[in-house]
Amino acid sequence: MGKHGEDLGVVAGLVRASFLVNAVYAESAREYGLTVQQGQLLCVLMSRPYGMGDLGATLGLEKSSLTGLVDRAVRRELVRREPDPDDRRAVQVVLTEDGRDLAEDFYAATCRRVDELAAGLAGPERDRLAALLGQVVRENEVPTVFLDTVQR
Amino acid sequence: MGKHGEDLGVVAGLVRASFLVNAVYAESAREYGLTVQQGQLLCVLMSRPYGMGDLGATLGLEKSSLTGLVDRAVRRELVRREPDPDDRRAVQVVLTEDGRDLAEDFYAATCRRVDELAAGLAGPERDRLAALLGQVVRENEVPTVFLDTVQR
DNA sequence: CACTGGTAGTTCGTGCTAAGAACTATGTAT
DNA sequence: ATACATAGTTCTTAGCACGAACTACCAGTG
Repeated sequence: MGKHGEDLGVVAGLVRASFLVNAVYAESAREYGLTVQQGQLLCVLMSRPYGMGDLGATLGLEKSSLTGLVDRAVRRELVRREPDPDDRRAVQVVLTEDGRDLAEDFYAATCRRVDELAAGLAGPERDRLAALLGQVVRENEVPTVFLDTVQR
Repeated sequence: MGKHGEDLGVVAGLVRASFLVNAVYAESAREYGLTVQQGQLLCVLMSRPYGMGDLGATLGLEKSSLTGLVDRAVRRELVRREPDPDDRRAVQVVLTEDGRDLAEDFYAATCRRVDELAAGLAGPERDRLAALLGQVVRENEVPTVFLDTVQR
């Protein structure tokens, strides 16, 4: 690890940038009457339905934590629990219409805000940063908590 | 903002990298029997004592949220509330000996883990990433939630 | 078929986090 | 002395996160 002697900058940079992104995420969520966790849930579900197990793995949550999160999202009619046709124990968590709309608005707003964080970078620098972060992310297998593009 | 057309990568990169850092931070905290917020509190206090107001501003918390956080840290003897000599309403939150030790261990462990996230980058790439993140951070005035180096 | 062990989710209890509103006590300006 | 602002706390409400115990279902084995 520290063999290079100059790694301090990367670490602090990553931590602080992450703090920045968290703040932006929270602000976005608040704007749409969501908690950060609910926002994250919606973003994950934008790509496809998930079973509770996969959802927990993706979000990094224990299953017992997830039940409540999904419960509250169901109560707000953002999400539905559908029976899994192949396994009567299992459940598919799916966005409702309202949930999808809200997810897309939230997603867009968050993208805009995060984008603004990098507003000071010139085009090529942005690309360079994207490439470097991409590499870090790739090498550490992050679950798809946030789509790359709104692909539909 | 999106004028460049290729900004998608930066946004997703930042969000996912931040997810990664959060996970690492949480793991570190857990290792030391802390919550993420308590860890953050300790890290902030490593540099100097803070009044409740400044602390709230730095951590992005409402003062009412902070009271409880500090209370719990006090109960664990990680932190003390000292009277502010110049203002009898105010309080200085200071690390105890135990708190400083724990903060330093936690800080070191977190640095190590975050560093490992960037393990796949060659020296010059790390430097480049650090520089770019540094610029982003600088242009968005992040409070000092995480020291750059253990300066003592 | 009955049995065994594993898997999917929920429930429950505990502690932590976060916010707003109302409040106390102190400081500051006029 | 009055009036207003500031620093923190308290209280209430809602949500988050976990582990342990539990239910229901699945899969394989004898």
